[in-house]
Amino acid sequence: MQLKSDKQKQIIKTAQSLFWKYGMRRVSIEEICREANVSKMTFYKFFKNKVDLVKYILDKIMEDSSKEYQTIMNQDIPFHEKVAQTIDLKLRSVDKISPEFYADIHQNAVPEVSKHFQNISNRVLNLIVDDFKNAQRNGEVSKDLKIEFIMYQLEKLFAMAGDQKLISLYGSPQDLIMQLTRFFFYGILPRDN
Amino acid sequence: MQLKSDKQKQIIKTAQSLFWKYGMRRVSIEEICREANVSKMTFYKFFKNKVDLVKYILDKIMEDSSKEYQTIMNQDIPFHEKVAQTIDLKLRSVDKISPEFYADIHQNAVPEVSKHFQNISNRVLNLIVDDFKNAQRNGEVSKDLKIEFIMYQLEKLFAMAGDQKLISLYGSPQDLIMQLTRFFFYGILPRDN
DNA sequence: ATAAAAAAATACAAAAAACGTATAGTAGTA
DNA sequence: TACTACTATACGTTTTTTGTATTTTTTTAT
Repeated sequence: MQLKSDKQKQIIKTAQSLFWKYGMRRVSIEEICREANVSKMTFYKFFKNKVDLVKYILDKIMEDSSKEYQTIMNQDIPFHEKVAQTIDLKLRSVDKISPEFYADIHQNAVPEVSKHFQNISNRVLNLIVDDFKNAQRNGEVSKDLKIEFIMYQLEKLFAMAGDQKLISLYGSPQDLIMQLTRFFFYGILPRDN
Repeated sequence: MQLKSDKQKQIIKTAQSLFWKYGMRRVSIEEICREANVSKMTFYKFFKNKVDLVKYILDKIMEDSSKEYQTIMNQDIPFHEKVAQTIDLKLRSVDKISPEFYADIHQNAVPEVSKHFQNISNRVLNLIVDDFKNAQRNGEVSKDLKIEFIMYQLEKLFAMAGDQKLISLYGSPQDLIMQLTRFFFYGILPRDN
């Protein structure tokens, strides 16, 4: 017996691809089972219901992202480099999620799910806040700025990094991210190095 | 009173965008009405049911495409130019349709719809067949080839024109279409002009 | 201003789909 | 052989969707 049975993995993989495309409302448990070649009983062996499955998937994604985030932060590179990599990570992880599923997660469409998502994303946010506080102590970030202000600006930056209009202005998303982080750290004034 | 009421147009537009994204199975009439800001009663004033609406939409698309096709064919340009433009038209019209909806239309998911679609697309096919027969008479296409063989090859060509692998080989879909029609008309041998 | 037409809102019975569980059975395995 | 993981089927329950009837509101034309 392995820790995660093959069947469970199949369910998760299939459900994820269906949720991503159509959102959770439009995907039934029976459909997931059919696509994953798994009987309904097996599904209920692993998950209480659809919400339970969604939570599990979100947890998994968050956990994976957290680990990647830690890896980025533990590198011996300048702080602004780390931030750039973090943005890139965030963009890739949210990639191709349908507007439908986004609404399910963030808005009140399925209260239990959006609440759960807020919980876990708050935990990740705290990690980030801590890192920025540290950076302030180390003099890598201006001590004048309130941490809440920085987080607010970071949120905006994430949004802009995904803006198609801006992306098309630069050759690649990566180029845009570099510009954005540069702007985030140094403003519009020319740098002295 | 106008020929097509605004409400009807709203329904069609909303339904089309929802069907394109999620397929017809996943979209309910009530949802269409909600999104289109139309009451359910108004929906049933215009359409018998969901299948009726889908048929209507497909008809409209086919009619529009037919007209565009006729416009292409009535131009005073070489026959191979017309074919290139036709392929481009076909690609653009099928653009962004979800795999789900594609299955609904072409496979037996909703028999009434797929049958209906075959009917109308056969009518369009006959237009094309006639044009090719004409082209054979005018000496624009080799008289040695059976018309069924040509249609078969044309079908294949349509498929290849949408193949991502091939598209990425050329800069743009248009470049690929030019190459394909060139191959379709002249084979791999160098042209004499 | 008012009558007629169009659309919305509400309510509802009937049908369909999805849910969750019970039970019996199969295939592989220690 | 007993055990485990899974499948298949069936079934009652709940939820969603459908299609219609009825009443109220809004729009439009006169």
